[in-house]
Amino acid sequence: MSGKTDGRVRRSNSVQAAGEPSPKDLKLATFFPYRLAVLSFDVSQTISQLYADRFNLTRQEWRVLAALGENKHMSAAAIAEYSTLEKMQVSRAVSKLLKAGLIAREENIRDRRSHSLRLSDKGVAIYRKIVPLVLAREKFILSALSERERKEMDSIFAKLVNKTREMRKMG
Amino acid sequence: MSGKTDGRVRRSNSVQAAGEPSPKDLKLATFFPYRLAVLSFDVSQTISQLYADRFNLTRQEWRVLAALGENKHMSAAAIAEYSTLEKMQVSRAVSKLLKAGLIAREENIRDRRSHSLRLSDKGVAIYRKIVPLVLAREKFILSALSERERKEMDSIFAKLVNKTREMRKMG
DNA sequence: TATTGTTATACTCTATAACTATA
DNA sequence: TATAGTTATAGAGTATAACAATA
Repeated sequence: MSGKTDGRVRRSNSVQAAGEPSPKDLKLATFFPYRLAVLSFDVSQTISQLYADRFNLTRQEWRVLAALGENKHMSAAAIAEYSTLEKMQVSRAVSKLLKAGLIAREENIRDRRSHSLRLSDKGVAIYRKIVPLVLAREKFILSALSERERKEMDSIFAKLVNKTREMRKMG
Repeated sequence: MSGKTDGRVRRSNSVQAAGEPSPKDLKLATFFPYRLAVLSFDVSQTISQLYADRFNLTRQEWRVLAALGENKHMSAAAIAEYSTLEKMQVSRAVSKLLKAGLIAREENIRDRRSHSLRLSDKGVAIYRKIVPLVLAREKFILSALSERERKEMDSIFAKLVNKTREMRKMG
């Protein structure tokens, strides 16, 4: 299928009515937030296939696993912060992972509202199966870039993250 | 895919049990798909505020508006392709936008299964209010980068999009 | 009173597929 | 038979807030 519209002659690339001035162009195809969303969606799909299809995990559950794989012992709040998830998302992911036996929890003696969470042996086993798979895909995708470009991208990402955070603070 | 990412030699600060080898490190904070997802989410939030809060539009509805703002007349299928939405998403967005009076449709004489869609005057008015707002935010975020970095990023994005598409074709 | 984490609710989004009306 | 678009349905994800236990 081609990207054409309904077969009429294309007059201009933006809205115009009765000689009024048109707004500054917005082209979806070059609009940064759109391009970023599409790329991110495609990359996420490619990665989530690996843990969703084979291990029946959601993205949230995978993030919890990944956080605990890295840090061994964490409270729910620590996981939330570390993985950019809301506390309810963590709470639900944790309860499903507990049921599935992929994680375990122990009382936190110092604060009994909170629990220390960790991967179970089964969780560790699954974590170890998934990690090489997702790293291989990451590697494949990044193989599109040279070493120099990769460094450039890291630096660009950091700048964009900061600027976006700045914007969100401003409201 | 090359499954050679085993990393048996590496010992690290992540999961270790009973002297077994740990997998090659996965750090969420430096994992490309994760960083991309977080950045994309933050940027999307910043943009969607503008059309969600003030104009009560969903992301899908906004994309349909944007597509029609650019191309004036399109069929539902053309919008779907142009805006990376599924046909059902377009169908639902279109029916809400029709009800809200932001778009209009005409019969397509050559194929009566399909309709030609366009912005209504009201739709044009809203589109023209939104466009400067989102462009201003895009500009603000991109102001984090120099002209050189912006070009670099365009080129990096294109490469990543292609590579990801290649990967998805492979399954 | 404030905090950690859970639960309730209602809502939106998504994915699959069946369906209709044309072609 | 195939295509454009709609509708049905169920499941997943999200947002807000109320809540219990503990501090």
